[in-house]
Amino acid sequence: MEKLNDVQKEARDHLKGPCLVLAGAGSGKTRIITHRMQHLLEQGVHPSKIIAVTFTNKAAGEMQRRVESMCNEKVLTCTFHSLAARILRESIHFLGFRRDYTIYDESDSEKVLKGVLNTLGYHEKKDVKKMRSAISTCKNDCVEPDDSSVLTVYRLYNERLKSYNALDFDDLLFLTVKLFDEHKDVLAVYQNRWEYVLIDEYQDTNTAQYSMAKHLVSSHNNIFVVGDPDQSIYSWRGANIQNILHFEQDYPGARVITLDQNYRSTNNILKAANSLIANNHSRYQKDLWSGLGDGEKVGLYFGSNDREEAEFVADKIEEHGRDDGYRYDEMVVFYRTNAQSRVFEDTLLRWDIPYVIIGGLSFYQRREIKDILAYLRLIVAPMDYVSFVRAINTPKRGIGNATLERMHDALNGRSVLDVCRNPDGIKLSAKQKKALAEFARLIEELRDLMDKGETVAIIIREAIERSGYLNVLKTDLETYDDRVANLDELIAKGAESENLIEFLEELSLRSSVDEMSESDDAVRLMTLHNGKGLEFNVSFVVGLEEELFPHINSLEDVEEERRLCYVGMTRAKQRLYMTGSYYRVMWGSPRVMRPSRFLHEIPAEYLKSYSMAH
DNA sequence: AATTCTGCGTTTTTT
DNA sequence: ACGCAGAATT
Repeated sequence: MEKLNDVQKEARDHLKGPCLVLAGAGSGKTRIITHRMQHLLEQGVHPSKIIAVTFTNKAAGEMQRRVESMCNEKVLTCTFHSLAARILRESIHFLGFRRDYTIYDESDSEKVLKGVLNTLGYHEKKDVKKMRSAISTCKNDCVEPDDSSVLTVYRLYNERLKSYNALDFDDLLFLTVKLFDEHKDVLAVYQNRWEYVLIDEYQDTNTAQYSMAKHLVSSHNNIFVVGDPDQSIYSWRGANIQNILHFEQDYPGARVITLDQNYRSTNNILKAANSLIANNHSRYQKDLWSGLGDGEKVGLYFGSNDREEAEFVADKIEEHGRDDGYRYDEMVVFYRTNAQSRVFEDTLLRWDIPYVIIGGLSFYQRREIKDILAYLRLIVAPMDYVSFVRAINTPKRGIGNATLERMHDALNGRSVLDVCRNPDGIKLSAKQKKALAEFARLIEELRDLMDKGETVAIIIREAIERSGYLNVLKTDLETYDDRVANLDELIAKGAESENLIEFLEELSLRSSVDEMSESDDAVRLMTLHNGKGLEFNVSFVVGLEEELFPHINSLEDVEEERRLCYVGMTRAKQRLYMTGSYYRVMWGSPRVMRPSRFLHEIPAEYLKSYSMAH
């Protein structure tokens, strides 16, 4: 698809005022955004006056590169979270926070929360999960908790984050909205900075993101959003599908453009997907069509167990590779839960089919990476208590929980490193005093390296060396080589950064999907959530069983599960298979499964049943 | 008081 | 199979 069609051109040429583009799957959504940016630049808009917001860093990077190659101009393209981080770095002091805050990821903030619950006398493990999501929901919705016990936890949790000079992911959005709400003069700076705001995946914005956008454009109303309500799949993370459905009311006079020509899939696939999504009630009626012919019917297979299901998939992968010349990286397996990946890994391994798992445990979430990052963070963020706890105990330095608690009580607004150097009034053995002093010394030495202008790679290497971290890894010889290799990779990544602060900031906003290795010719395995925005010649949606997909924990919102299935199906260009199994081991015990209701919602005329040839 | 050992529950999706 | 919390051990 090289030339834009008439509807796409209308979207591209939109100049001022609000515009909503309802872009069905495969209708050229990304192209619309990049082409509109090009068009704005051609109209004489200065590149610094445009900002584009996407859902992942990867999408942002691709879009920025595309515009750069088309126009030779760099336009700021980022995620909501990195935009918020950028704004807060400049202006968070208006809210009484320090500008050199660190960003806590989910596991960091969970540790803070655990400490809070401990202090408040909660001991149930499920409380942590419930509280975390309650707090997260509040921040995403920009409201205070209405439940008084949640409110108590919420307040102490925020207090602690502040004393550690840290923000959690949700704070980035929440505090930006707060800043805009309370400081109109600051808001005006950003309204003037960006005169044209473009937002991708608008159907997945939460209330905080919605408000951020609303504030940013309220002086000029040049907001251009692209999205597809049928692909809204993040309500569990606070996304509010009403944001896109109510766009016309929110922005009176908005132009609405619907793109329903699909340039990706053949019609059997599209019609099957259309039939499925038609079962959702609250939606804009929209039927995708394409000029790519009927194509093959959607393959349907049920194995007697999950191993058989995986072997069917492996067999089809091999067949398409051999007979149709598809490369492995043009094929994908989508599952609902990460736990399902194992059977496919095992099977593909035995069949000698190269595969790569996208998402799952991120490189940056690996233990050895987080351990070393804790040391690095302390160099630039001496208040970072969570990193301190992590680093002080790897390797073991004889500082246990009881001592840590006493140190925490003695913080009183001091940095934790300050307490290490000056632990007066804390009950400590001579050995512990020495250990803490040496630890503080170590961090100072590393900071000296930074101040002397040593490269990030050297600082990382020295941190590993001087902390004696390799001894920690030597306790598990099975994994030693892998973990050292990961550390080497970290050093290599460090070599790409100018300075340590920048390096750490970039890492804290990076997710696992962002590290997708493009080059390998390998079958992709990923969750359906990770598939958004991608396309493949051959696509398998697996595990189509009641209580797995739709998932048993999501039965109160089956429509979102259906949208998720729709997303998976519409990734396929040429061939789509939907599979399941009558029997699988779930949560440790064997279970008999029934085919998913979603399969019954697709008319038989678009389907072709397979049985395993033995 | 710190470290090591043991047994249990676990798994929905993630910026 | 993995991480985590509580028990046992030093």
